[in-house]
Amino acid sequence: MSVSSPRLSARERLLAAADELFYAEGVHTVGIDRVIERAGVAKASLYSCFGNKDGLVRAYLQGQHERRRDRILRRIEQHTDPRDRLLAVFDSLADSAAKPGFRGCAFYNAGAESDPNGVVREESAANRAWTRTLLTDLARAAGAADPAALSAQLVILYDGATVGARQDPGPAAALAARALAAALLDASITTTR
Amino acid sequence: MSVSSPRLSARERLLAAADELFYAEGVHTVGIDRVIERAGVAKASLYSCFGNKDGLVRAYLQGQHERRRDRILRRIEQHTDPRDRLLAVFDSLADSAAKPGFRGCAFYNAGAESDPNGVVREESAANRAWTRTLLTDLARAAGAADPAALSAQLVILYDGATVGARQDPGPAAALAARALAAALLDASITTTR
DNA sequence: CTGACACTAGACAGATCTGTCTGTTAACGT
DNA sequence: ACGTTAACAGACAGATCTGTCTAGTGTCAG
Repeated sequence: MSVSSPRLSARERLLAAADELFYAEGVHTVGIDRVIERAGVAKASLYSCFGNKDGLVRAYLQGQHERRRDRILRRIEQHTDPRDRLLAVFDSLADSAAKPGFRGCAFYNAGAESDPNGVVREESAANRAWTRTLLTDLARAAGAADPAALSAQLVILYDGATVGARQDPGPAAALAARALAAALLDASITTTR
Repeated sequence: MSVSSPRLSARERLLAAADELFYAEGVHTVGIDRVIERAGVAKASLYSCFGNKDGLVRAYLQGQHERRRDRILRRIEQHTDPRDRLLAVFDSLADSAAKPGFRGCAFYNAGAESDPNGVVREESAANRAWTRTLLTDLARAAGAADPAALSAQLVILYDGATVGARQDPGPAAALAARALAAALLDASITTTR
């Protein structure tokens, strides 16, 4: 049963299928056979495109990172006020958490299975570093007294909200984290005056 | 190769082995054979004691909950001041995060693999509910204006610190969360005056 | 037309995992 | 002394998973 229009390449169909299955059920739980069946693709094509399962997992995580980045940046660009731009990161999380299929952070989830594996750790670190840098930049732009320190706090809130939304579905935790982030930012600005 | 003194029962040795292996490498990744080898126990004994692997996983999670509870309560009881007692929850997390084998929340990690499974979700929910209740009680005792609301915020900080310590090892995130928790508590108290 | 290329279908090998079953040994209570 | 109980060792069945391989199909450029 094909998951999408047959006009897409095998690689794209595989990636789409892997994305749904890996995120919903876990990289370790979902076998190659499930992926190729969902993609409507031959097994040889998978190994031709990605080498092995690790290659598919890496591509899946890279795709997750890319789409997450676009989602967040698009949300940020809806605002000009630096304070709103920072809080947009939490708005984006609230959006995601409100969707029915939300299952938390793809990178953390993938890392919780197996590993000392290299692939997951690498992609996960890249995604995490990007988030931290983004929040630091936004904090600086918003006039925070110590952008790095505020960013470290915001990461805690962001991670906590992600876990909260995973365990107790819905955007409540993300919105609470957003409110806390706003308070922290305001405190960080007024402190420096 | 036996993991512990041969004076322990097969059940205890199995539980000790499962605890180490499941927490370090994941419930799904670690097979029955690894557990019984580490425990120095026959396979039949495992199935006689726990029924199946799910039974062992459940017992592992119950043990994790029990020891986590004791650890936290012992840390709380070192203080009489209600504010210190609340913050002791974060101190306990910082202690755990500082230890080398720390791999985050056993329940979240177990839930990230596989599942729609019932066992993990049940134990995880129980552990989570206990934490939330504890924090609410401590918040009330510390004189918080809205203990439930403060507790919801503290849970976000606690979850965030747990994830942070998992991804970037060390007690830094837990200590930062502790400081934020202190600020939130103080604000919640002064607000009500 | 032809050859390169991307893809398909599916058998297969080899490993691994859960769970069962047989048969044996040792301790302990009655 | 004897039966129960807990534990052992390890073979085995059956499922599943990764990865390889063979062989065939369709498409498109030159």
